[in-house]
Amino acid sequence: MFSKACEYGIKATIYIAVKSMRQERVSLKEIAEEVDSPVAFTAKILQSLAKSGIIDSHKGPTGGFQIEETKIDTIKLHDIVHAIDGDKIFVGCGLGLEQCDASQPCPVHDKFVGIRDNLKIMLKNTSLYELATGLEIGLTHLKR
Amino acid sequence: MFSKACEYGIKATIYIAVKSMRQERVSLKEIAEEVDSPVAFTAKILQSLAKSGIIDSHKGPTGGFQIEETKIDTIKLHDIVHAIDGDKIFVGCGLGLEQCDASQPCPVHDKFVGIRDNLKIMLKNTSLYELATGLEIGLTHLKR
DNA sequence: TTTATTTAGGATAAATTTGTCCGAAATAAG
DNA sequence: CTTATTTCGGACAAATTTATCCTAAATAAA
Ligand code: FES
Ligand code: FES
Repeated sequence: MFSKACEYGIKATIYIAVKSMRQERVSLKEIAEEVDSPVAFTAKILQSLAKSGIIDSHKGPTGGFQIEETKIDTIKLHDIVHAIDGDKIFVGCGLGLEQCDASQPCPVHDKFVGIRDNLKIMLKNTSLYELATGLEIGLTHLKR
Repeated sequence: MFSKACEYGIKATIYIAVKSMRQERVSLKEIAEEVDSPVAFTAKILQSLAKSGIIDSHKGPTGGFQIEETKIDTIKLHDIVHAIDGDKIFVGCGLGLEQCDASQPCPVHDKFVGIRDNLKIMLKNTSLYELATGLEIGLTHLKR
């Protein structure tokens, strides 16, 4: 469904959000630990999320990653997925035709579009805030 | 969403079904052509679909692939996807936790499970027959 | 200013998926 | 029986994704 990079990216962002809600910055090392992801690979992903403007990064001692608190509520899961995996999952054909086009549909088009759109709606409606809150109150988990 | 192998496999199976409904066997070469897929790679996929019992293969001149006509209606999209991509897409965690477990859910579990289940239901309800019919009457297409 | 710490970024490597090649095996037809 | 055709199956290669390593740049604190 999502790429490994995207899975790590989502988990990392949620973890950063939890910390940011407590005005805490968090280091790459800690993130990778808490999210159960390879450190160097996670670094790349966070780097790209920073470039996308979803998270902020700071170098040096006391450095690390954080998210502007006012943004935590407006950032949606969709934004993270789109930043990392692009829009193929949102607009791509289920059978890999170059372009999904209702006027020249593939055999699964009608059935697939509904699922795809549901996914998109879900991702657009899910805020980082609710995901972070669920984690903070111990309702959800980032690793097993 | 689906692997490339699965995309090719679905398209190939639909094409074979259309031909089988006319009591025609079809060669690998023709399939790859009509489905717009790499020949040798398609051969591997068809081979595995044959082992899974979804399609039948015959060697030699006049050989090729076909599907038992009585099965075309009972084979569901789910069977093809499961045969090629396994069940990760049906039971796997959206964030890649080793196991999706409602009693120890990841942050997206509640929202993800709904989408995942919808996909599963859709695939279980979609028969090869209807996909093949749509293609035969020119309503849908396998390449662009 | 020096040092320690942390992210940035480029090069590289490993793993997986996708794709190719070729000889073997089966089989239909002359 | 011989030949031509077609799938089978194993080895191999290319491309992509995932993951690592190392140096540079920034920066906070002594
Ligand atoms: S054309 Fe295939 S999903 Fe729309
Ligand atoms: S635990 Fe992640 S989707 Fe169920």
